[in-house]
Amino acid sequence: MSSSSRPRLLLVDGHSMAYRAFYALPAENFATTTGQTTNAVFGFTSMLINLMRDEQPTHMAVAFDVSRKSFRTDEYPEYKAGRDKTPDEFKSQVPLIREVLSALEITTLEKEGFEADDLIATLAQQGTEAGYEVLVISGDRDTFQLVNPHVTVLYPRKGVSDLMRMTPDAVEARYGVSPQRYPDMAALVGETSDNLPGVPGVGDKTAAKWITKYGDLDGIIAGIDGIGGKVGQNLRDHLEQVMLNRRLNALLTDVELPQQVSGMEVREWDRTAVAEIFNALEFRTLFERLAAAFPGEEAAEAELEHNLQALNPGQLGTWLETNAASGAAVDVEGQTSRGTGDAWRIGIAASGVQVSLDLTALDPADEAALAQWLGTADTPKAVHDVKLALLALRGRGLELRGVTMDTALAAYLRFPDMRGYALEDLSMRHLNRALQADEANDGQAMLPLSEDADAERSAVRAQAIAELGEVFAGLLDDIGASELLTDLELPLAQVLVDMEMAGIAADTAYLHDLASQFDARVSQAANEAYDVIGREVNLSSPKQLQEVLFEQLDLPKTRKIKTGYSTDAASLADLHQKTEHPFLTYLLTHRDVIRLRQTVEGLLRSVADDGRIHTTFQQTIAATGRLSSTDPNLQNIPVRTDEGRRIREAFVVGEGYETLFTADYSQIEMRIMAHLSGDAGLISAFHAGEDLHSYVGAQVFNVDPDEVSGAMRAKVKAMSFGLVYGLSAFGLSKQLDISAGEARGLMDEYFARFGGVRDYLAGVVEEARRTGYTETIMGRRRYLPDLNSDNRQRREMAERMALNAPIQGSAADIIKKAMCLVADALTAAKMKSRLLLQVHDELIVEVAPGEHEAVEQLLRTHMGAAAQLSVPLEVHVGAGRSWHEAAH
DNA sequence: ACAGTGACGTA
DNA sequence: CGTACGTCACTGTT
Repeated sequence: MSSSSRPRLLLVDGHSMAYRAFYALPAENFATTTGQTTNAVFGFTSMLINLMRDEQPTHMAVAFDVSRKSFRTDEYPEYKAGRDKTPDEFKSQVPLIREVLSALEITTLEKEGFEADDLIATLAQQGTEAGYEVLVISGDRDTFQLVNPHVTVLYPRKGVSDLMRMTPDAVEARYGVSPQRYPDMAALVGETSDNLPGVPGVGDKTAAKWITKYGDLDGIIAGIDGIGGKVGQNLRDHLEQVMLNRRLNALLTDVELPQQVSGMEVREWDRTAVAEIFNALEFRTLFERLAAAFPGEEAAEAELEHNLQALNPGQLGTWLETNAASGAAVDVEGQTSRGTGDAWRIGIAASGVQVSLDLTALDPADEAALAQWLGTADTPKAVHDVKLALLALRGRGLELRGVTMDTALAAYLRFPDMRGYALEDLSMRHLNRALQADEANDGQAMLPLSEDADAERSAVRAQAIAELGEVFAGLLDDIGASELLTDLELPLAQVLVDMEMAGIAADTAYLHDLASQFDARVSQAANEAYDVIGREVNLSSPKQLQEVLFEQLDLPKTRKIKTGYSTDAASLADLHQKTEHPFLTYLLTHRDVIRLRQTVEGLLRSVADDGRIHTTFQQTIAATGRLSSTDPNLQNIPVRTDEGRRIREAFVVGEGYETLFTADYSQIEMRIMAHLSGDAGLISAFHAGEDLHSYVGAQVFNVDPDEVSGAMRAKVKAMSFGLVYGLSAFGLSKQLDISAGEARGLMDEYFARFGGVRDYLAGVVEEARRTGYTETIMGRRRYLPDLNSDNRQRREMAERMALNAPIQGSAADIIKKAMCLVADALTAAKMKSRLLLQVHDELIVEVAPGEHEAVEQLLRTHMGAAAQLSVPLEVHVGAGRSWHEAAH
């Protein structure tokens, strides 16, 4: 057969196949964690991959219907009428299918007034004329008329994977007529799904018999009077319908299309784009299947290409000069913990070659060369997780300067909602390369790890960082986030390292004292609770508590949760108010005090040998751009109750320092709201410099500011806070314990006075729905695909995220910028005072003797200058020997 | 030993 | 049925 050498054109009827997939796969098994149904996308994509693998097309295109309206409905309005309404769950998947096709660089076609099959028929004809082997995939039998020696239709028998191969012989065998005559037969028999009635009593057999006898439909009509019997009469009665059917089922082969078949060649697909959408759709297996379906593409398991060079002692300086003078990627192998670290191996990739060095056994000359090279700020370097690299290398006495790319931070900026940013995962996803050879195929992996294997591994990692650095530089550039990396996150990493290393001094004696006080009160509360119920239970076990409360004591049921009824503080307080049961009093006290004890004990466990607590700041966790703090979390130290605040007295100024400062932004989120919304009322509130909630209360309740009662202030305060979180009338009513109607009224009144805020909030969601993301004042994006979810709960969740992300994220941008400015200013002024902690809108600074005034001035200046908003950024600074005192 | 859940601390 | 986190204890499973 010569056909194997002909180019192969694959034409897919997009809607019909997607619709088949939708009904073939159970929707409940195909939904993202965010609620988007993906069964049709998965089925369609899977089918596409199978087709590409099995048919090896050289060219392909997918045709879509624009709407149900076409020249056919113009001629016959009942055409395809009576079909069920397309389910929304299907509709929402069509754009996703188009995104997949776009990432795969597959041509898509559509034209107003024509059905997908007309476009396919046109291209099939053009393809045949140009010498292509044509494959049509459609669930519409009308396409059988296209079948000829060079056009085959794949028709789904069941689902989307079981395809019947309709060649001329297959059509003939199945229907008893040639493909050319198939539409004549269909016209006689009718097509229920198109709402085209046929001749009563005429099925495939009769139609085929007539066509064989008379040649074609025209022949039948010419000889119509010779057809006897009941069916003959039926034919004469329904001739007009038959002729209409024939006009409607004829596919057009002369639709004018902007695309040429020759331009539909199967292209190298965009791995990043495909990975991105598959990731968003949570398709785990399709990527590998896709990679395997394309000949010439290495499988995903392929290891990264690398060329590890062995150096003799003393050769490093020359190697660096030769290969890495203008930059390199660096993989630091080491570990960090609580403000300390160590590094034991380093891999350097430059100019396509790599070296790997054991830092524990370095030749002195090489060590000097390495230190020199690493410390040169003018030599650009890419790393993965710069904060870890800085801290680990510092443990070896090495300074790292000139970092211009961090593939973890870059990935975070581009995909802020990801769970983690491990180099292995990024390499698979964006380079389609594994960092380690598949161990199952590698007997070497069974041997003890050798020096060679260590070196190999770090070389591969360094090469991956080099290549990913290039990829992410482009990805960040695409979204205008390069500056965010270069000017904000990268400099911040160094600031965070310094803060983690510094830690904050802890008064351990005081903490021990607190722990024993809380401990005594825990026991007391527990015993009192046991006395009431006459037995000992585990008061920390929600399960046991439910048994006591709702079975033993038979108290009224609370809010329903997965595992029964809630025993949270709000529910218990509610119960307590209703029943005044003494058990609840002791239980609530126990809850409070056990929590305080736990917090104190946790802090005690984390005091380092230097008497200080060194938290770790996570820079790639919070999707809004905030930092987070772990091990221990110093961003959730109690402050709201007197009891809790006592814990803050344990955070004290360290030796050699004079005092602690806290410097916090006042009302930063509402100021950002004022700035972003441009609401004149809110802006003037901040320029007026009076108490925000009183000002807003005066506006909303139409009274003088000094007439705003405590209750009024509380209401608008809750409303203002709620706005930042995307609140609902229901949420507000619950928060304030008022009726939904009253809450609604409050919101209406609020928005009547601050219409700019209302318009801004509505606009944010609308724009995010359209663009797919929100943006902060510094251009930090958050993608919210769920804004278009069919699932109401998921969609509304995404809407609230869209409302909150620009505000919380902009606040994060601002304080991060402030931290960089403050740290720089302290260094520039050669001051000893240092940043210790960040708690979202607050910085804690340890102030060296004699620097009090200068540091306060510096904090106010630089925190205030971190962003230029249409309202001033007000900073409150407090001083004291403890964090507690400084907050006063 | 691990994952999921409930509860609760912060901005 | 208001956002963003981290930690702890309990519970049921590996």
